[in-house]
Order: sequence, then structure tokens, then C-alpha cells
Amino acid sequence: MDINTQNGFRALADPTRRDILQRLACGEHTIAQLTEHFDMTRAAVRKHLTVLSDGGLITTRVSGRERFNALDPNGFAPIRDWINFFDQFWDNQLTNLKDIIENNDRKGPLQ
Amino acid sequence: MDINTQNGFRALADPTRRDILQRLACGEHTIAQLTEHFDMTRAAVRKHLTVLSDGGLITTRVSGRERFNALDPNGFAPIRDWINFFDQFWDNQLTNLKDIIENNDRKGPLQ
DNA sequence: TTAATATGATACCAAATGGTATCGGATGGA
DNA sequence: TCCATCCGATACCATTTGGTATCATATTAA
Repeated sequence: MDINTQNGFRALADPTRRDILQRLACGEHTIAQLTEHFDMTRAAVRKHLTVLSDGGLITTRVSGRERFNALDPNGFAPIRDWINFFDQFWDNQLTNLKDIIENNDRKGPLQ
Repeated sequence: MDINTQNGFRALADPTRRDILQRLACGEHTIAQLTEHFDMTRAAVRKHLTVLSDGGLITTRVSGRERFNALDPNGFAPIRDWINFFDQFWDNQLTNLKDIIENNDRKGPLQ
């Protein structure tokens, strides 16, 4: 359905990419700066950055021969929303559980 | 680092698996019931359910020859926590932006 | 008992993924 | 100018992933 949500979740599925996001939380970094912290080549890090960009989780600013990568706050919204849908479900489940305990009669999706 | 968080994010990376989770929000389903809604074999659905179980997002109850799959509320906690870390970051960024506008002097991680 | 059903298990396949190696082009500093 | 460096692009490789096909097993209903 939603290709942006899909790319966002896909970007978060790799531990290296989640690590990159946490490092970017301290400010923007170039590809070379990020590569220092990982046991892989610059090209591999660059690939991860492309996936993160496709997921809308980072933005890029090119200055001279350097490429600065930074977090994109908006990109996290679809993911947070998707998770929140389930939070609402937990609340309903707890409400149902409360009903079951108090009224000894089940009404909700637990059947 | 955290293998459980990793398995959780990996489980959410596939659109079929996210679809399964949303269907399970309406109550538990057997493998055959879930398979009706997808254009793939029962074995493929079963594989997705294994990944979801590895991620701690679902639990399983076997009754006779049927296998009932249901959501596991606890499994979503690590993912929500990880996302929340960035929400806090956005708040800080907004605070910094406010400082910049009001005091015309930058203090935070934007350098 | 017998047949239909719901699943488990295994082998297998094509495509995506994560990674390296290598070449080349711009840019910045001495 | 000259060279180091930061990056883009491409080709290539091994592994993982998403999926099918097939056969075996256990359970339920008639």
C-alpha cells in the first residue's frame, strides 16, 4: 500500500542503519565521518545512507566535495503512527480485560 | 546489540507481516485463516509467522490440529522505546530552534 | 474405520541484500 | 600546479529472504 511506510520500516530493519540514525541524532555527519565508526567500507556506508534516504529518515546537504547527512524528523511520523495503531489496540484489550474481570462477561475481539 | 529489538524491526520490515499483525488485531487466527487473505501458499504464511514469533510480536496457542496466532503486546515495547528516543530528540531540536529564534544564539547539537 | 483437514518438515529456487573492489571525477590545501 | 581526499558509479560476490513444491503426520468428522 504505502510505499513510504514500507521504505521507512525497511530502513529500520538493519542494525547498522539504526546505529547511523542514533549517531546523526548528535548532528550531521559526512560519509567519511560515519565510516570511522564501522568495520566496513565507505561504499557500504553510502549504500545504507541511500536506504535511509529512500525511507525518508535522513536528508542530505552537499557542500563542496563533502556530503552532510542529517535526520529528517518528518520521516519518523508514518512509523510512529503505525505503531500507535497497536497501542490503541492494547488499550482496548485492557478495557476488555477489565470488563471480563468486573462483569464476568466478554464483549470484545477476544471472542 | 539487542537481538530482540533487531528481530522485532526485522519482522516489521515486510508488508505481508505488517498486514498479518493488523489482522491479528481483530483476534487470533489460524494459519489457514490468514492464508485466505494472501496470494501465497500456507507454507509462506507460516514462515512469516515464524519471523513474527522470533520478533516477539505474536504468541501461539496450539489446539488439536490447529495453531492459533495472536498479538503479543509486550513485543512492541522495545520498538516503541527506540522510536521514542528520537521523539525526545525532536523536542530538543524544537527547543533549540526556539532558543535560536528568541535569543539569536545557538547552544545545541546543531553546532 | 476412513477420508478430509490443518499443519510440520524438507528441499529447492529466484531475487534482494549487504558487502568488497576498482575506477574515475571534483574539490581543497600546500 | 600537484597531490591528497571525499565522493559517485559500476561490477561483482556470498548470504539472506520470500516463495513454491512435495511428502509426512496428526486430528476431526462421518
